[in-house]
Amino acid sequence: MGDVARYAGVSPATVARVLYEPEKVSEEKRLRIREALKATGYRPNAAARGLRTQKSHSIGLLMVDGSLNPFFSQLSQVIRSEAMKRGYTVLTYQHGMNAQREADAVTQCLQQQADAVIFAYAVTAEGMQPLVDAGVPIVQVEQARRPGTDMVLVDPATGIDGAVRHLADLGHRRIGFLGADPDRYARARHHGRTQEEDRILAFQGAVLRHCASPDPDLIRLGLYSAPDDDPAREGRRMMQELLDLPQHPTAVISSGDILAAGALQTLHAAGLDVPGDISLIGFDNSISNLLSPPLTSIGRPLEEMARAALDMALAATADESREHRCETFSTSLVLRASTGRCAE
Amino acid sequence: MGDVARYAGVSPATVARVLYEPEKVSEEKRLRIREALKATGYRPNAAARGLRTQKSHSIGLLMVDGSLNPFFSQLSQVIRSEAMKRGYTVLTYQHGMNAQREADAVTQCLQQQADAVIFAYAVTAEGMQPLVDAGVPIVQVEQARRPGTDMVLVDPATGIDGAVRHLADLGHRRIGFLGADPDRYARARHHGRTQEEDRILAFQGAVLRHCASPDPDLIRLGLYSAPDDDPAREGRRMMQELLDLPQHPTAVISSGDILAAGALQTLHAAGLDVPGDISLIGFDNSISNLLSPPLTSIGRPLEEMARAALDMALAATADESREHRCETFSTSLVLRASTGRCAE
DNA sequence: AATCGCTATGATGACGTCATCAATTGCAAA
DNA sequence: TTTGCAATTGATGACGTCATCATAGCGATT
Repeated sequence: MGDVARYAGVSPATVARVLYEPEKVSEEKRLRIREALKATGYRPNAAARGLRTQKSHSIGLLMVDGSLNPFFSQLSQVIRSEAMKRGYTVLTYQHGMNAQREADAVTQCLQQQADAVIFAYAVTAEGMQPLVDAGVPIVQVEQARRPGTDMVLVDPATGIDGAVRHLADLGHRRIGFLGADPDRYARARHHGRTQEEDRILAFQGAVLRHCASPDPDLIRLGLYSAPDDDPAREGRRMMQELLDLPQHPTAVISSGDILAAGALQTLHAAGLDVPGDISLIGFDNSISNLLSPPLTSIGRPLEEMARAALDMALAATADESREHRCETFSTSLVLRASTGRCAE
Repeated sequence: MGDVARYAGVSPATVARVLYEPEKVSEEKRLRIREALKATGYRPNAAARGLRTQKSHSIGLLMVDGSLNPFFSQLSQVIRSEAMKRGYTVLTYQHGMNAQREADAVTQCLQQQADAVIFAYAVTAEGMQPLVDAGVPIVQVEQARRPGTDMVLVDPATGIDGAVRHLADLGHRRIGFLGADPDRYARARHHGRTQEEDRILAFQGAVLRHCASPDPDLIRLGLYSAPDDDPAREGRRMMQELLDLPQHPTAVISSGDILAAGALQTLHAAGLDVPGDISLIGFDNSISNLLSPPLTSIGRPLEEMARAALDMALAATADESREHRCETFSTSLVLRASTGRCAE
């Protein structure tokens, strides 16, 4: 900036004014300085600016891990593009549900002076404490683990209800559910129910409403994705359990596309046709259109969620005393080719 | 840091010494200062440090887009974890092959004072120019678009040769290839051949060696993934073209798992069994184990590539005058369940 | 005892930016 | 002419860190 000022024959302060309050500078100098900016190829130094203004123009994004669920990879992409449009840089960290890695990431966010931090799944509520202490605004996505922060939540019930009704309309009465075990996720919950519980309850409620035959045997729980290099394993296992029942279900809703991918493998291996012999519905609408047949899936509004999270983060950055908001998005069924008339 | 110094009753300079050259401080003060560091919960301010040292301890990562290929999502994840281990922060940007977005990202990297920038596909060679001008080291991954930088390359030939030999061993003679059209990618190439050409040539060479029946009709080119919300479309289209031939191939190698996913959809829709009726091999080993049947695929060494890229970036950061390195990794066949004996 | 050299520590300033305050100018009102 | 006020510009310092130089202290050497 010193260079620019010298080039234009003014003081650095005037250059800064052209950048931030150009109307306060006489037209003559404004033009001269703008020319100087171009000529010298000036680029503001974010570190220096951050030091002076106490705003880094960057926000932290802590997420689980794309291997758990492609949904998170996609979400982080949207958040980054959206942030770029607004001139913000995103510091992305993934912790893979490891508390130590989460703590490290939080420390880095603090050191980098992130203006706000978005959690797309936190490992523990305590992990956020250093941010709270430092007064860094937090946005929780898909999670209400810690009160007193902004939140972007999702209501799985609308989509699940739509899915069950869709299947009921097709004549299905025995509908299976592959879900994540609430006991193996989000143990440290603080506030209300977890997504995992919500989904199971929503399923049970919807079955009761549309089919009237709740059967605990048809609900199988496990992990969203296996922890090793075979993510679809859990889906295969649970689907196999359903097939091994005396009367296996004629349709299955799975709580994630990765689970559904595993289920599909089991079904094909058993020589069953989808949707001819059995219907299958996924969740997240993330890899649904890569599978065969393309999966009918319950979708979350990715872009809107990302935008909402970013809006909240930036709003909180701008206005300290603003009260916390909580926005809830609904899910909806995306029809593709994996559901059909009940064969029985 | 001022707080810490006051707390310990020393000067800020001595505190800094404890952090960076503790052996130069008397044991008494060293302990006292360490205690003060903990008591005050000191966290270095990265912006201030960067301003003083001209090192931001962050590196830029510019990549295409995860939707083009999950491989890049995975690569970026590994790069980030690896960077975190070394105390570096990664600024991730995706440009989706849009030159303007790439330019914006480069500008942001410069403003954020990134110590180095890793390109996992650049849009144009010119896009890197501002970085070169500013003396920021560049690492190109999977691409040799611009000379005079570090590079992490991949040799597709080893894996493709292995794939063709594997198919030949199973009795296949008519092998199809679904690839990316060199004319639609990397038009601005500067240096040698593109990955796309390399793969096609490797395939032709391998067929010649192991099957001795090169047939241009069996090679279909297009996009890695369709540009809209149906990424598998291109794979479906190309596979359909192969099926429509008077004599369709008995095995197909596709230049990406997304292409293979599309191919699988077409094959299932046509009532063909994989691998019973036709064998299929993917590339990247990215979503292969989510498909049904799990795909035999040609894998790139993700972790090693990520580590190499990061090593180069950090080495270049540390040593200005270091000469550029270029490391080439080989690909290899990962056997799963989508290949079998030729039916004919 | 005077000198040297070493170690331990403190004081200072600069990195690039921007907010604040001070100074200058011009012009209108008194 | 004097006074007052607004518009414009410049000078200054501080953000937090760390590199550099200066100083003090102390034992060893001559």
